[in-house]
Amino acid sequence: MSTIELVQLPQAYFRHSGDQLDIVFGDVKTEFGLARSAWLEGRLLFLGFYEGDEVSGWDAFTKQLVDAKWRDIDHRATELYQALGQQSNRSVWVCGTAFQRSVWEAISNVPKGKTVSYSDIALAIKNPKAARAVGSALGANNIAYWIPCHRAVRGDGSLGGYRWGLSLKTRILSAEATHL
DNA sequence: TGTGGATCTTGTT
DNA sequence: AACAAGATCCACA
Repeated sequence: MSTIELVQLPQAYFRHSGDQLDIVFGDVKTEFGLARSAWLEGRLLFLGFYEGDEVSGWDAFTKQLVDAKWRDIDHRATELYQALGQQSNRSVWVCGTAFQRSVWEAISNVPKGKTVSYSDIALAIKNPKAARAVGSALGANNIAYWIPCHRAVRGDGSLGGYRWGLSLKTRILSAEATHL
C-alpha cells in the first residue's frame, strides 16, 4: 500500500522577498512518455507530460515562481523521479485553494485499477453539487500521474477530460486496469 | 444521441 | 461585485 502526502507550498514562497527558492528541473523519461519535472527541497513540485514540444501549464507555473533560482539538472531528473517514485510514502508540493486540495486528496485515495466519477468525488468532499468544479480542480493539478487525476471519469462511463491529452489518459487507464 | 438548464469554483475585469 | 469559462450532470425529447 503506497501513500502520497500533499504538502501545501507556503504562500510566502511565491513572493520575491527573502531567501530565494532553489528549484531544480529537468525532463523525465517515464513509462508513459517524456515529462517535464520540477523539484524543491527533494520534493516533486511539478510533473507534466509533453504533447509534442508543449507541456500544459509549464510557462504559467514558472512565471509564478519567477524569482526562484532555477537549475537544469537534465538527465538526473529521471534518476530523481525513479528513486522517489518507488518509495512507498511519497510526498509532493501542491499549491491551491482549500477546495482544490480537498479534491486532490480525494482522488489520491482512489486505488490503482479503480476509477471514480467527478460527482463521486464531489460527494466524498461533501459538496455534492460541485461535480463540475471538481473537474476544474483536477485540471489545475500540477502533479500528473502521482496525483492520479486520470482515475476520474464521467458518470456515464465516458472519459471526461485530461490536461495532458486524452490519448494518454486512455493509455494510463488501460495499463492500470490490466497490469495492476 | 443531443441539447439546455442547473450548479459550483476560479480567474479576470 | 459581476461575469465568463470549465476535465459535469440530469431530465427530457
